[in-house]
Amino acid sequence: MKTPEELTELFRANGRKVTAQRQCIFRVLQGDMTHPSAEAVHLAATREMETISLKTVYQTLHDLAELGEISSLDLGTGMIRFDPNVDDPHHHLVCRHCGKVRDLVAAFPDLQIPNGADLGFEVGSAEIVFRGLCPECQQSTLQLST
Amino acid sequence: MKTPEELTELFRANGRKVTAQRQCIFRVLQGDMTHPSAEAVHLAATREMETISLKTVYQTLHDLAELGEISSLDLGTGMIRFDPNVDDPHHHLVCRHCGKVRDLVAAFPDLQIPNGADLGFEVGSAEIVFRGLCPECQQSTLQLST
DNA sequence: TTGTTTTTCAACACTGATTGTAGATAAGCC
DNA sequence: GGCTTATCTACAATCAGTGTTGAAAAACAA
Ligand SMILES: [Mn+2]
Ligand SMILES: [Mn+2]
Ligand SMILES: [Zn+2]
Ligand SMILES: [Zn+2]
Repeated sequence: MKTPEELTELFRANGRKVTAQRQCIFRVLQGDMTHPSAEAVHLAATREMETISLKTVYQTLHDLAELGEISSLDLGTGMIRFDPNVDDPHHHLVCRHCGKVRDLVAAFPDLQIPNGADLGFEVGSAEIVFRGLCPECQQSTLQLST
Repeated sequence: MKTPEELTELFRANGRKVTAQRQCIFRVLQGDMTHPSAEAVHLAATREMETISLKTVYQTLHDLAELGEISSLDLGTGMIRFDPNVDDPHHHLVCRHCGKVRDLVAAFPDLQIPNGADLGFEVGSAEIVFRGLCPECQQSTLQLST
């Protein structure tokens, strides 16, 4: 994702207006590595702007995704997660207990599909989702089993 | 997934009763490679038993998943998909246009996470999701661009 | 076959994330 | 300044899935 300043210009260049709400969302997303849901973005935004509406957050997130500045991920946690990291190809670690999502920056080469195994699909992308327990949730499940 | 006959025994052995509805669902799932949603299972089941309820289908699918006879997958298509193929480790091709899901039976070895990159996660599984266009949807998008 | 237990059914209300609508107000920007 | 767009509030709707109820049916053990 570009910086808030660059996004300001990008929005103007695309005929979108730059509002205080949108800039607030730009700032909130800036450097957020937690893959927040729309609700989480809204919560963080309200700390800067108490009156910002969830609707506006959804709209702006969709705008940003449309411009390719963030990506939206459905990782099976029940909510769409938004990822400002679009410049750095990576995969994801997902906690099956609390839904935490973390980047896994590692190249996994040769995800080549063997000839004929693609069943005629025109494959555009391959995502790897690693599921497990985050450090915090290892604690809580440890307590359960003792 | 076991055969309907074996599932019948398995259900009895687990103190569950074997009803006509459940056996109907066993038969419907048998050999289904389409990764059907609960709705799709229900639709197929009604062709054998017009009165079977969607509720019963959900219940039985959950029973089967609990017994490890099918797996439930959230692949971002908006509905949980059920997979009777639990004996054969594999990954999935997902059509981003129509939501079709197909097995990709190919071993992708060395999905080893580089040391330290796992951020302390206790990783239990790695799924690869290949997204693209199925043969049918390649046609329709071809027409759009001409 | 009888009696106990489970399952099913219909019908409905409810959840939770997300989208849609409306009109009024506010703000961006040329 | 004036045109355009965005935001707000508030509410309804969607959609997959879950929960509830009570009555009827079926399973199955004895
Ligand atoms: Mn990421
Ligand atoms: Mn499969
Ligand atoms: Zn966790
Ligand atoms: Zn398709």
